[in-house]
Amino acid sequence: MSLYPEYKGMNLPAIDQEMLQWWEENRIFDKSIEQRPADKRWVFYEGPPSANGMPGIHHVMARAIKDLFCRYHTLKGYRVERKGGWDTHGLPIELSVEKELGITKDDIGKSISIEDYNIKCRETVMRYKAEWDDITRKMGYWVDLNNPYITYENDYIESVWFLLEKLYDKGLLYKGYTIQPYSPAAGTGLSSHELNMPGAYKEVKDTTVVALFKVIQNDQAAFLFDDANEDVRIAAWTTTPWTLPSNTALSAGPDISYIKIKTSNPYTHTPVSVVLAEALVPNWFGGKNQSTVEGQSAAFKGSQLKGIRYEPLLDFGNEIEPLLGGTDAYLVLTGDHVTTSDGTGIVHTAPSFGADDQRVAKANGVGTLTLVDQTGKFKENVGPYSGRYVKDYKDEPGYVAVDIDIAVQLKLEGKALNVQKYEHNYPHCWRTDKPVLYYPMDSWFIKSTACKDRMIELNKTINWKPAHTGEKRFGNWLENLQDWNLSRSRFWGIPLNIWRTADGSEEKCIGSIAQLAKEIDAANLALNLSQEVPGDLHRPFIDEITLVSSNGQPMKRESDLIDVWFDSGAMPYAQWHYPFENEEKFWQNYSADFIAEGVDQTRGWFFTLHAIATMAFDSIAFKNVVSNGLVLDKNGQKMSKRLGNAVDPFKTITKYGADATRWYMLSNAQPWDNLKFDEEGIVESTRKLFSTLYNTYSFFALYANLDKWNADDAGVMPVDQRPEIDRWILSRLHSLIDAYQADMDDFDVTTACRRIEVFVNDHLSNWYVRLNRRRFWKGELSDDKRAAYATLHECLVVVSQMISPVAPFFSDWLYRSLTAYSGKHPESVHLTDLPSPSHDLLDEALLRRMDYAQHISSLILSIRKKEKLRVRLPLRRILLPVLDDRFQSDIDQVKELILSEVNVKEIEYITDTAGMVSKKAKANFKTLGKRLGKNMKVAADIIQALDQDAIARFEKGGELSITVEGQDYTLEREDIEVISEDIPGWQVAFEDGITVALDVTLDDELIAEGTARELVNRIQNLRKSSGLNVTDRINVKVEALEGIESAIKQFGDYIKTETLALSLVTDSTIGTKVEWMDGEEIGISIER
RNA sequence: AGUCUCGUAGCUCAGUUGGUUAGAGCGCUACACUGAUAAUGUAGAGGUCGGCAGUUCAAAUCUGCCCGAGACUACCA
Repeated sequence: MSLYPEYKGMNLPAIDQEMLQWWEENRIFDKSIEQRPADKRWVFYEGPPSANGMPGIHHVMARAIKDLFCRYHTLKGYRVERKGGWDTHGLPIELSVEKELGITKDDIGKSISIEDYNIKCRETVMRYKAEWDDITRKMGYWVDLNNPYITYENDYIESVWFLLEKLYDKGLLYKGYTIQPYSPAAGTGLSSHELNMPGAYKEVKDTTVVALFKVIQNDQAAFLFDDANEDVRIAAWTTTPWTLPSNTALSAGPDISYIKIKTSNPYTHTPVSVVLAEALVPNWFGGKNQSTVEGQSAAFKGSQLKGIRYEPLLDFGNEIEPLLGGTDAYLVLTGDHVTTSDGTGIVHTAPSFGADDQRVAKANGVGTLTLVDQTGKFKENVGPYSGRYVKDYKDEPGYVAVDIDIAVQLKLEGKALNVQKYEHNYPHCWRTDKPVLYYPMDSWFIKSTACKDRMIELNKTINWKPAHTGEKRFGNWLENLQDWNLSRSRFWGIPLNIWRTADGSEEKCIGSIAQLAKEIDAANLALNLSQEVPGDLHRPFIDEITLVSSNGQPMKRESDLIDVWFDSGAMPYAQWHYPFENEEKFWQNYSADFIAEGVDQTRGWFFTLHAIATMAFDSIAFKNVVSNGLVLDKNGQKMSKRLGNAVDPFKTITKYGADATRWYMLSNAQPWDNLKFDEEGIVESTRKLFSTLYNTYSFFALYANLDKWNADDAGVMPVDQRPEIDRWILSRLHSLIDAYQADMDDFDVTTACRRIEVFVNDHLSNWYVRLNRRRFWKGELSDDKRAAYATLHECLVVVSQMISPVAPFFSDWLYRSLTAYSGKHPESVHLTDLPSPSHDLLDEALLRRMDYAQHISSLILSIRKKEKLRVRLPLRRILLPVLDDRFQSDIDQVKELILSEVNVKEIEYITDTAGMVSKKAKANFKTLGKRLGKNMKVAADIIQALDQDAIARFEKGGELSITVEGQDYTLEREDIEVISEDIPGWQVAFEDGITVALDVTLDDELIAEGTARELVNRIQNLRKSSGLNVTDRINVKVEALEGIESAIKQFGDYIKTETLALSLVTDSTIGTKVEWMDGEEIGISIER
């Protein structure tokens, strides 16, 4: 039986299958947690996905990141539990249900009961759970899906209520109203999500008006008036004339320069003075059909306009509605939102219909007018406009635009400077296609602004990858924090746990089911009811609960649901049903050491976690966070079902295997950069890493099995006695472990992956294995051979450990192939401990020596190439100018490797290079630049021009004086780089300060040896193609072409040893014709 | 519109505190090597480092403006 299984070919998808089954049968995931100490935890939070959509390739990316850092920390000995979770509430689910049932929000509670509707939502939300479970398994994402948290469960909701009550008790919950996008046609508010749906913004042509607001003459406004009878008006532009009746203020930019223009009204032709921004005068005067400037005042700042009062533009005698108690109106305010990019530099302000408007109004004690109702038509007290729709919301036949009628009225009354059509982008309701109206809506808010400073402070203690997402994107977001609008007037979500009396005089926030039960009992008693705590805390059941106030009034629940983002931000607590259960478990798992999601979650989950942790616990919810970019298609386009460029993760994994897919995604680009997903890249990863490792393993297994070499055998010589090259690759390996851990500890997986690729390809495969092949297949199991086996075995095992976080399947397959025979190793790579780098093995000098060897070999090969001297043809000597003593002793230790690699007999050192080697001097800009400054350029030229003698003197003395622009400088050794450029009469190559020369003269012996090597190659090829075994002995006959006899005479024994030939004779009559040199053919026959 | 990220070879990406021949892999071409063979080596072709200006003796690197791609926020008279 073989110690190391041998395989016919690499099949990554098959390895996935095999390992998956084996993991499951042997509970490897469970063991990877149980076997780690319970008091050494590394805490991970799963950001819950929603199972109401199919998983995409970007989910594979995001989850690979989560998975790999968890696996890595397991390797480092931590206990990493991964509780899964499902996000189950939210608008997307409701919308998909509405669509499926063919209903709108209006129908809910009418044609379908809320109860039935929510049942449907509950079903829908887990629609693709099977697919999600499948991709989780197939991509190798280890997460506990047997005990997930589910946001719709009563326990979860109860914990959320607890948190909300906690905030309520701190005075952080309040009811207010804000301006929100609202669709009168659909009768519902719109979320920003809905506004961002494709096609929501449309180009529309609206009637715009520059309205003229008549200034009231008083002390403050005196500077605007030249005489008591002057008609001074402030010009303000609007694209929504229907909001003009609701105007209560004007806004100017405090630093904008304004001016008063004397002109006459273009419609009534009466003289008027118009105030507007100086920069915008040309937009409104002097053009075709425009008034002309008849005179103008000096310019003045917007701040001077502040407080100036004007007459209502369209007065229908309505009372000003208070905003935060403020009822002032009809005056000029200043605000930073005012620009001169269009309009007049003065903004018509209707606080009920614009978010900016409302903000400045509130800040200045100004009230509002809400003259439009929720159906989108004017209320009954708006004169001739009463009852008319402000936009054509009902597809009325013969609908007449109110905007036009208002414009006409203003024109007639001399209150308009300009009326025209204007094309601009305006949001529309995605469902009704009608323009959105910004409308004041009642909402519950979390006063997050109150905790803003603390959030900023705590954010500085969080390690963000990449840093700029935390400092800039998230940091700026916190700086500009607004209160968190918690309300959603929907049906499927966590109900707001606040009950109020009808007059709002008393309210209660319920923080637990027990408290609810107590309150219900009290209410039952006081109001003679027989209510019970509902079995399901969702609507509609919770809506039916009436509580009672201290003075016996009934209290109804505020009808809103809470923002689903609060659900997910509550997961650190709610996943354990804290504080009602699992108190200890919770504290063991708070805060998270690590979370990871897409960068789009910055304002989403990352924020809600942080906000709740700050506000409720004055702490952070996570210590390290990796935010990854998007996965785009290979052309950099966003993937979408519509464009048909979405990559199917199932197909991809089935075709290439999970590991190659994961490896590609993480090694190709930093996770936080967008990834242009190209299948070709997976193929490349397969070739570069997995095939190379597979080949290296196969090579090892082939010979180790023949020799029955067992890695558990303790008789292998200690590392410090092994050959130079063994110590070298182990030194490389251990410096790799060191660097790898530093990268991974810093959450930089891409750099770690690339390091491993370099090691596996360049160092292990292309250098170590290639140079050592003979040691593996030559002769019996010697000590040297055992050293080679042990060295390669260690490299492969440790590599399997290091790649295991990213490539969990292949790594375990490789690890088990290498270790499973003995039973003395952990059964899976995922149960091993990552070795610490052994500092005894780190040897800088050794690495440097081998770098020289590789470098010099490459230079020799390039000379051979240039001279058309094939490598099988041996050459006499290499000439090496010695830079210093260390260089010579370095080369001496790797001499044999170089000589055998390039097939040359000897290296000669030239120590006294003067006269032999021509040199060149180059300035060291780095050291000289600082000292010489402006003279640097001239000095560089002087140094460049130094002749051989000058360079020799400098090398001897170590100093050089030069004069530039009358300034003397003494240059030290470090200031000048001396390069050996040429050895006259020799074939030379140089690079990076190393120069080598090659003696290319040939003699009979060299030619004969070269011929012998060619012969060995042909015989071996023939052996192989004849299907002979590596160990078969043969008899060889060759055709006696020119040079063959001589080669056999001088090197016959060598040829026989190499080819395992018992006999070797010339015979020109028989044999297979094979290609020989220079287009000739040669007959060779071999027999067993 | 604002904030942030990105822009280097045909493609995917490196590029240290600014320092003088801007690199690697893939792909392409040619020639080699190979009892690891769907691998490997050497060489060649391929760059206005998105553009413009500035700071500096010196800019892919620092600053400003602009262009392009993307994300988020906002949508405003």
